[in-house]
Amino acid sequence: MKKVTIKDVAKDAGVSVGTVSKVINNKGYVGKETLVKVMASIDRLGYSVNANARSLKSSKSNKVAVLISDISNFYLMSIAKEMEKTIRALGYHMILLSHNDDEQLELASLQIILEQQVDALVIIPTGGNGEMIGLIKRKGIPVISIDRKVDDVVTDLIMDDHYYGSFETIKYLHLLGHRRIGVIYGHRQNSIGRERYQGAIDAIKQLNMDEDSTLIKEANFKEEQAYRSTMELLLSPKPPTAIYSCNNTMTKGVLKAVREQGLRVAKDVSIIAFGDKAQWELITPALSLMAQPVKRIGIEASILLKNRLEAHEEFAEKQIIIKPELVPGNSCQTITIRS
Amino acid sequence: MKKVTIKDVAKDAGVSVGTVSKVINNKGYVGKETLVKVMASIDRLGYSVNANARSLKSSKSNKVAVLISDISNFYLMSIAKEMEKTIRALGYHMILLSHNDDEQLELASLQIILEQQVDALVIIPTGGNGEMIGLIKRKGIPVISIDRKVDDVVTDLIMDDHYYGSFETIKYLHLLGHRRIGVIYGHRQNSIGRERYQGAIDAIKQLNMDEDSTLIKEANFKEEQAYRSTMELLLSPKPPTAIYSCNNTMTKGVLKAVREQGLRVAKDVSIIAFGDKAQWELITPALSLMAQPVKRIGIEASILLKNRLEAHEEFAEKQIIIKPELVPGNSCQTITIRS
DNA sequence: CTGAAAGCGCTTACAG
DNA sequence: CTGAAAGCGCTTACAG
Repeated sequence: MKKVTIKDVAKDAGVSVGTVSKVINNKGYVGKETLVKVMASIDRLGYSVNANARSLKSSKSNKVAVLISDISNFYLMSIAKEMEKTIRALGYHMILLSHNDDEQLELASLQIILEQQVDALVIIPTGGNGEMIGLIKRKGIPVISIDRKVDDVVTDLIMDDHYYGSFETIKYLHLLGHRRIGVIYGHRQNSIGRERYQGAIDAIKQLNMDEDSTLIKEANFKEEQAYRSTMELLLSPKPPTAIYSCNNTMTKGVLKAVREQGLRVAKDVSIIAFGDKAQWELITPALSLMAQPVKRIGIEASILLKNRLEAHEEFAEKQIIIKPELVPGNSCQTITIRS
Repeated sequence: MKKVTIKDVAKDAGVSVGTVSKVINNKGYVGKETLVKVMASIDRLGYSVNANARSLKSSKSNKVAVLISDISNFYLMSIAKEMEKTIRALGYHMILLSHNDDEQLELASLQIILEQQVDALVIIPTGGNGEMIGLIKRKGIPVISIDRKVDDVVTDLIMDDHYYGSFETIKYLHLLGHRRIGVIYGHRQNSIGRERYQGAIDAIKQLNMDEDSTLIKEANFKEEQAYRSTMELLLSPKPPTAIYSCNNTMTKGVLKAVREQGLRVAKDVSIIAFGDKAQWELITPALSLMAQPVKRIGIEASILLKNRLEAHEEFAEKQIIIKPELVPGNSCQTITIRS
């Protein structure tokens, strides 16, 4: 089937190209009769507008790029789903890319995004590539960052209060009587990792608990590493009475290790995690969570995106920090303190 | 920051536009010195090619559209992740859209896809919109369908053998001694729904089991409806000894209902599901599954996509049907048959 | 090895 | 209400 262009439609309908343009864009004056004729030709020929040509001319692409770390991450995709709804409702569509927390991949993706002339970028950044992201901003493309800060550049930002969440989680375990707490954290290379780590550490110090450094394990946000770290904790001579996992992916590894050791969650070891409620809904016993406000984040990001896309003038970057909420399940036990 | 085009680079480097084009595309003869000059200008000005203009000229967009039913569905996103890897490796990038199993939405998405001049379409179709999908094919865009057939049009197709999977699942329950089996199926509006339904029904008939129509419940592939249907089954005067759930989303509803009734999976009622292993990994007791071959599907789809994208001539549509495998967990109990 | 020129498919003032 | 024409930013033969 030969490619059919606006010219073909014009010829078929016996009008000019400009007139066809007016009908497909539904703007400018077009006579009723002409309209009908053109519509008929469009149908008959199976014409659809070439978005590339249109974008080139109008320098508006109607595309929003969403760049996230992992496409198969349930939490991130819940947010992406919210975004897609908004993006569509605003008359745009979504380009989805992922970077797997690899800065090189992120850079390559950002390059593509630049080339695609997108109208906005929503990103779960690695934290790096500040220069490139700065360039994108200077080109007039709004950048909305979710969950993490980009180093060395200010962007719109929506995230939960990682430090607060971690701090409160430890406080909660302390309240239940725990004094030896294992912490499985990601790393300290980006804001989310640093803040969740620091919140936990500060709470442990402030509450005068065992500052046993062997209880604090880095697991790079990976399930496999969290599994190994948890194993180490469980098999150590003086294991913790509770384990705090700083992220969803790592929590899988933690739970696997506990099960594999034949331990009962809560009874033998308390487990609490920073995470997404929906994702852990069917786990038994119900997981105690510092619950990420997925819905709120999605909504706030959508509002911000809408404002950016529709704003006639620029406005200062917004930083929206949302406090997560502790949702107790049945995975943490009260410990009687021997004095 | 003013938009910088190839012209600006040309002027800055003191060469022609054509020469700049050669260096950014890395083709044709360019003198060493010129090359260096141009590169420097590109860097200095922060130039990046306008993909819209490029596509317009070359009528190749380097875009692959992936249209799925639900962005936050873990199973689908696992496949999408595989696809993204391939797409990137082939030098393309991915546009992701979703249709929520709504034919109107699917049609709108297909329209966008057509306008975007994508080089290929990977789709989890609703089953409808055969006409539009036919049009897309006639425009020379390869269409690769996953998991479901498109009605009234032949496309490349990769799916598991839904009928076989359902049939074998019932056979397995029969083998364990179950004679009253509840079936929660999606609907019969598309191929996946019909085939999974029919496989179960045929097995029940063939094995001479209770053909009690009140045991067979339609739940529209929705968690909420599966929950209600399961409740009905559990509360009926003569409840089934086992329930077969035809899909991941519905399985959530089934499990919730069982728990809410205070019943123990396996001991009180056996549960088996058509589904994705990774998704149910942490559920206790381990769910018995007719396991979807996610990996295989992803790989086969990737290979097919690669062939379509790189083929110099057309070839006949491929239909790849993969047999799912029964993976017993601990969610089904052996029943002693009273005779 | 380099440049000038045509043209991809559209939109947008502008003239009528 | 309609059409002719310029031009968006590129690539691609072609000539030199």
